[in-house]
Amino acid sequence: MPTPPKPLLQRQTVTAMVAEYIAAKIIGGDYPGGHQIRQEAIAAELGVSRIPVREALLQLEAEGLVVIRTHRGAVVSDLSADDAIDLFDARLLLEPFLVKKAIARLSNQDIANVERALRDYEAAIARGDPKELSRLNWAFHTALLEPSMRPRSMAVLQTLYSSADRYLRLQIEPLKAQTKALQEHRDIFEAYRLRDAVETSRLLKKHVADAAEEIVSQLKRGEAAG
Amino acid sequence: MPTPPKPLLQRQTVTAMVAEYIAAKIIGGDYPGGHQIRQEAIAAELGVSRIPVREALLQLEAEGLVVIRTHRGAVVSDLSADDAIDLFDARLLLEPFLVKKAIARLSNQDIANVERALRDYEAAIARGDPKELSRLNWAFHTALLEPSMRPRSMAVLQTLYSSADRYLRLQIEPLKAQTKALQEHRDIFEAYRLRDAVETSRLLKKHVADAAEEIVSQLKRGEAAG
DNA sequence: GGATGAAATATTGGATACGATCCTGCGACA
DNA sequence: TGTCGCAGGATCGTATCCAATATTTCATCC
Repeated sequence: MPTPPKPLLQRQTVTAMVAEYIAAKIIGGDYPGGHQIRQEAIAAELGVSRIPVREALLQLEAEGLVVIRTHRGAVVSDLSADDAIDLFDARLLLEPFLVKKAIARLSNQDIANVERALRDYEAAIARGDPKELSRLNWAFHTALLEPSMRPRSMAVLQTLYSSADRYLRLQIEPLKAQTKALQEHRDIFEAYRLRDAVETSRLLKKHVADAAEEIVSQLKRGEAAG
Repeated sequence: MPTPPKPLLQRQTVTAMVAEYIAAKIIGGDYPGGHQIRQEAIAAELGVSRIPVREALLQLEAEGLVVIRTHRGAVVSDLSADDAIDLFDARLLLEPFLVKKAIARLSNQDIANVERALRDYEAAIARGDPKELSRLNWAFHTALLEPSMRPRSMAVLQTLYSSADRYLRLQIEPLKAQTKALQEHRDIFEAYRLRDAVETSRLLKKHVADAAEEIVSQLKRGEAAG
């Protein structure tokens, strides 16, 4: 029985792989804000041509991770405190709204999904891998909002989140902040499970606002130190 | 005195020109929802290669105008009534919020800009070109929100708007709706000029909500008709 | 006659090659 | 000494060409 010549992973396009690769570097902090991304360097590093690299960069620009200027290439976008306020204010409007819509049409399956996301997050704290923790944190938020059936708004939130994600990592690292976030996640889930839209919305808003305040003050300290 | 060899327009890249070209076709209704966009056809039409066409399509996907599926090309994205509700709910959260922020830091120059946008819109009604009208309508909204200094949120709004824009055109065409929109714009501007944040926000919200209702009901009729 | 499957065709994805633009460093001139 | 202009190299933007995938066509079988 001849196996298929290539593994299933090959199903995705090179562009997508490159985009993932660069995004991971940025989110992981390997490419800090302001870092110049050379198309040829990435291409050589991955053994591909520059075309998929360019197209990956275009996608990342749409997600707000890089900024492209004509004939000057792509630089990793840097977040000012004002940018962070901008991004989080938008999240603070959208997330509470969507969670109410989600609760309005919540199935038991949805609740189970959120519970699983919560447990995954819990387990990751024990292991302590910050990148994984960041990913699972967002997975929890996504699970909360998914039942709202608002793909466009979810896409917007995705970009808002990924623009601030790598800065959130700084906040999420200290163990104290982690356990605080976990407790908040538990509280949110409890209200969510009971389908209490108002309370869930309130808790979620506070949860996001706390994170925002933490990041903004951190960025302001950084800018003052400059 | 030797003039520069090429006109100033050449300053932008081919990709940008192609993106503009396709976007205009979509917004203008020449490419209806669901229409397959062949890279080679566009390339031949404009006398360029397929590479800038592909990159233009990637940008348009980020703006929500087309959907790209691997090895199947790009199709003009079609809006369901649910999508429209999704998009407009997000706008209804963001625009009133941003206009309040804008008023909080309003300069006389900003007010003059809005007034000019309002007059341009007024003048376009007289001429009656629907594409131009659509563009100037959004220019007015943008001018209102610009002083908020929230570039990230503005970028989000831009994509939300351009996804629904061409359906708005249907609503904006009847003369009655046009004059209604104009009167609303005038009312909004009056409150804005007086720096009345609450009233401006209220009027703007209603203005957007009215447009949303019109479009959604129109889409629903279309879906029922199949 | 309709469904199934394989070859032919069309279309997209990616690699290589070339021209255009921008940045850097050196020298000329005020 | 400081500023300007001008090579030279580095990097990006686009065209051409090849490979991979999807769609269509057409013969075959039930």
